[in-house]
Amino acid sequence: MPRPRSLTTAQLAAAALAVIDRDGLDALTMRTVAAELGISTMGLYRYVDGRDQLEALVVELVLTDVDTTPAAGDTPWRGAIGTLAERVRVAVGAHPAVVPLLMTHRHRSPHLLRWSETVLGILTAAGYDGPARVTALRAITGYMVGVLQLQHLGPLAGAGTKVIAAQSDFPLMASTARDAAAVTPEAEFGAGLSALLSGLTPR
Amino acid sequence: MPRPRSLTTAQLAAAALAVIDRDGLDALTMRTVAAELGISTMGLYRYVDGRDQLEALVVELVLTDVDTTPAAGDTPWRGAIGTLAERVRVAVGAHPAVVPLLMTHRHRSPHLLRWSETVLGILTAAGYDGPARVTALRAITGYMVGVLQLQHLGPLAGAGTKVIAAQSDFPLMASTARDAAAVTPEAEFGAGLSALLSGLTPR
DNA sequence: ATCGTAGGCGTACATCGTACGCTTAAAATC
DNA sequence: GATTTTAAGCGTACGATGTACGCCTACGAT
Repeated sequence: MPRPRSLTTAQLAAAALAVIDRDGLDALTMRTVAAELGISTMGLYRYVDGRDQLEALVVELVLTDVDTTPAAGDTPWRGAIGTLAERVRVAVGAHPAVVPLLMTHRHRSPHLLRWSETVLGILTAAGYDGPARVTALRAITGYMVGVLQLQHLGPLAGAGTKVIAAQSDFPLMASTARDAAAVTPEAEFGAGLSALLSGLTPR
Repeated sequence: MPRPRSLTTAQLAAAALAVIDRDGLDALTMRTVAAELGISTMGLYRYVDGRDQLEALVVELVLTDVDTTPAAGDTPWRGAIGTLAERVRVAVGAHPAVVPLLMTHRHRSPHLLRWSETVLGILTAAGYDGPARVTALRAITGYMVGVLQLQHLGPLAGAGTKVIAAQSDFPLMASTARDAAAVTPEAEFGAGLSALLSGLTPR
């Protein structure tokens, strides 16, 4: 009966993500996104309740790129989880500026719930149960979001590392920082994750 | 020659932290902090360059409570690092609302640099060196900031967990969420950390 | 052709950070 | 003790932002 909507939520999310990718997270305002869509600022509110919901849409869009299909059943469980985690890293790495939003909206993302369910399936098959399963999943997601944020806010190859490398009051930090420039984000992410996973043991 | 300052930076940081502890991070504005100090809004700018610097002061104040003294030399290295990490958790847990600031200002905190130097000392004594030492330190700090944020934004005993426990489309998530309420933040933090540490091996 | 409903927009306001320029306290000098 | 000098402290004002509210209007159903 009424007038039909002229935009889909997918278009909203895409426009917001485009703004973020182009001009950074600070540029994400109701006004810029509305302009990106060619509608007025308040027109946006016919589609979302407010900025928070818009951010949630962006997060969900980014995570949509993550394949949550588990590896073949005979894959060692640590490897299977490692693959799932690496997929998240790649998807998020394609839109680095959204990292801060990930933390705030992570728990509202259906796709990430699906991802977690898959990880839990692997953990359960590996013999995990009860509180140990809780802490295992939490440790994995905690590690992931932590390292992703570290990489976004202070990449090992970035300026901050150079500053530390030049300090003489913290010799170990300085020497470590000099080694750091050569470590890629992928290697960094993977090294810590496999350490964590190999330290996790069912029961 | 000029008029002397009537406030110390310590007082500034304490006032800002008081606002955060009392009314949450959203309440941290230049105006509220100035009011807390009994000065005018713009008076604050005689002490800090802007909001960013004020936030950095708060972070530094919170981290000041962390003892960076390493345990006795004959302590196993994993235990020594575990103790250092736990001290951070306790200090941060005393002011949960500052957690988001930790991420953004972590790299500017001298006290945290000191803390990292101590951890690197332990890692080095354990036989770590080169890129492996880089990734080990990064994994530890990444895990810590990640889990601390998870605990702050979505505590296992919180409402979000209850919502997940009630969902039937993700049975493993639901069942895991039911187990989660019984896990304390300390146990959660410690379980993941000791898994990570025991998975880390020098060379 | 008409009508009801939701789409879309413009205005307006509260809140925030902060630039700018004034007044004034008080240490240093005489 | 009077004067000078320098930064302390403040008030006003402005741009940016999220969003409440009420208007007009497009368009499917009748």
